[in-house]
Amino acid sequence: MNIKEFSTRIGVSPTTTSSAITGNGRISKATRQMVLQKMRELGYTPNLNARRLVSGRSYMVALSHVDQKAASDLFTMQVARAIVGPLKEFGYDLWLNLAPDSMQEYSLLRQLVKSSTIDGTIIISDWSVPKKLLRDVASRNQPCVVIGEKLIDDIPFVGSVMLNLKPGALEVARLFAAQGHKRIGFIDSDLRDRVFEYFADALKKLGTPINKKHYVAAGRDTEEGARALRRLMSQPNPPTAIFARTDVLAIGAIREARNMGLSIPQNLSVVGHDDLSILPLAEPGLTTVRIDCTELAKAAAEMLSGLLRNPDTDPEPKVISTSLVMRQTAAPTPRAAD
Amino acid sequence: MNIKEFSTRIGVSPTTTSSAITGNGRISKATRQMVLQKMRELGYTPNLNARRLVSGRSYMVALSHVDQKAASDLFTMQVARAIVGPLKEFGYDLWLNLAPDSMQEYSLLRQLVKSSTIDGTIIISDWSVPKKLLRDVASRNQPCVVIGEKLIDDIPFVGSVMLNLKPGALEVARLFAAQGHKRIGFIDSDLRDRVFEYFADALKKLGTPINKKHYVAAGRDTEEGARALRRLMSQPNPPTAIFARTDVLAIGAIREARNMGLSIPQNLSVVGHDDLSILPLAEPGLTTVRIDCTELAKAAAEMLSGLLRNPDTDPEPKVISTSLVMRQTAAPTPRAAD
DNA sequence: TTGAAAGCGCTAACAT
DNA sequence: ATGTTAGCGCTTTCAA
Repeated sequence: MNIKEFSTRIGVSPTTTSSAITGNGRISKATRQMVLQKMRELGYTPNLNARRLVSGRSYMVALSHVDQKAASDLFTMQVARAIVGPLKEFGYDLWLNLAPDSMQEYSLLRQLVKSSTIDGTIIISDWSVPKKLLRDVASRNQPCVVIGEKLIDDIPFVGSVMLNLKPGALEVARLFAAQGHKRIGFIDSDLRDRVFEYFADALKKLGTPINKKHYVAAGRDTEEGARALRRLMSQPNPPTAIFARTDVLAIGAIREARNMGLSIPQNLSVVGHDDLSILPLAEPGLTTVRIDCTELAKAAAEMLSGLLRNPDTDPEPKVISTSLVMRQTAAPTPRAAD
Repeated sequence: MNIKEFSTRIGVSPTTTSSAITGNGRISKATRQMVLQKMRELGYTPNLNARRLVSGRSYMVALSHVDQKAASDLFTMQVARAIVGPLKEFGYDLWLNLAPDSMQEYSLLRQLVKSSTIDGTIIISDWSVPKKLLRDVASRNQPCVVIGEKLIDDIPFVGSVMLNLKPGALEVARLFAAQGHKRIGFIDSDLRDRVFEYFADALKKLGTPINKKHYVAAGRDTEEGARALRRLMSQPNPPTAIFARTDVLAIGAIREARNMGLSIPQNLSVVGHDDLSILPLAEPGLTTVRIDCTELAKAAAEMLSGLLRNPDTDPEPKVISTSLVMRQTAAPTPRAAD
């Protein structure tokens, strides 16, 4: 059944039915209720594709993660779940852009270009913002907001939800200082962000600067975390506390430390970063730095819907700060304890 | 730019452009190549919503998981990733149905009813098949395939990818028997499937029937796994090997066992079920039963696309069997070993 | 092998 | 407050 048939059957014009559905106000409350009621009775549902065609909007936005590694899936899923609600409130559905193996970020582009499939995009950037892509997007007037560490302010009309990783890093530094740690290690990931910078700065100001040898660059998986830990602990004066750039690295490090007979946190404190939702599964007590996905999702949804409503205003960037979550893998140094 | 403008600009009719894009054969190879080339040059992309409207198809299928718990997200994501490729080969995009908090499986129904948004559905059922929903779906001629333990053969036109959980359970039983275990425990989840049944039957035939007291019903999270383990191990003659219905339960059980001072697998063997992709993170060496997501995804995609092409044939159900993955948490009993 | 024309189901300007 | 009409951009008969 289409709108015409339905309308004649209930004795109104298609326009009336249409306005009853979209709720555009030109209709009386009574008629509207009547139409909605009849819709349920007769089981009429409007054809969205027709609406999409005529209105030039799809009422869908894509969520795309530049970094398609499975490790990031968890974060993406977390964001997706958080964002789908707020988005719905603005009348939009979420389309999760899963790239089929080969085609990476460009799949997104195609989706965008294919236009009319989505009205806008939320990009979870892996700290190495894909400027090319963004320029392309912006040039096509595709409303777009980027979630990432970098504040985007050089590309017009692109919204920016910035993750400020500084407060969390600071808190970890303060925590370690307060716990009396003097030799502090850092296991970095290949995400190109400034967590280490923030952390090192803070430690210096606190009077316990980090030793070059206590910085280890690693990658993404637990194996690399483990390897980094071995590197750190095999030194003459090994750290008593370690901050790992990702929870996954921290998990690997902790596992390896335990293999070496160390107790966490009695012999060694370890703090992670990101507060992944699977954390309770892998390492329930991991002290870590949280990124507040709910807040982040709300901000992104709001910003995008603003852009959707009015594509010609540069949206105000929004900053989401990290914060320390105290659990059980960090404790005072043995010496400081007694 | 629309098809009309594009076509006049390159000097053909809209019809020709259209057939070049859809590849419907009525066009000469040369013309087709020319049109495709020009499309790239001029940057013309067809409006999908128009195509959707006129063709009555959306070229999208939904993936919906009845059980919206976060624990299942991992499995869903695994399936989604596996399925998006095969689907694309049949010309379909995947739309992951994430319900915004409140609205459960019915959100799916709405999406279906809203029709023309999706052409079909893949439902990951939580072993308690939602028959109502399926009947509704089937009655609206929405092609649909269900992934789950139950073989669906009583609802016409609904495809069924059945997970045969028997082979895996059998293998575990045989493994424990071969390793000389006599007292064998089972930690069940609240998924209503027959893994325990298969397992118990096999053990009985192998001459080491399971003791009633060695069956513990649990839920979903690590905490419940831990609690179950305490229950099992606090008995006079505790099991020397345990099969847990989910990896998550197994992880909880192992953690608790270690807390109690037991070594895995020296003092106690533990086998999980599902082979979740985060396993390497939580418990890298867990011996477990694998569900082959790739095969499953391929089967589901193929079946659905068949149904899409020809909605009036009852598709042949497909069975995917589980199998044991040997890793490091199962070993011969101490007694059997010496 | 190609073109012209009709119409998919809806919304929005323009009437009343 | 409601109805009439003209398209949205494409695919698909039908005709050449």
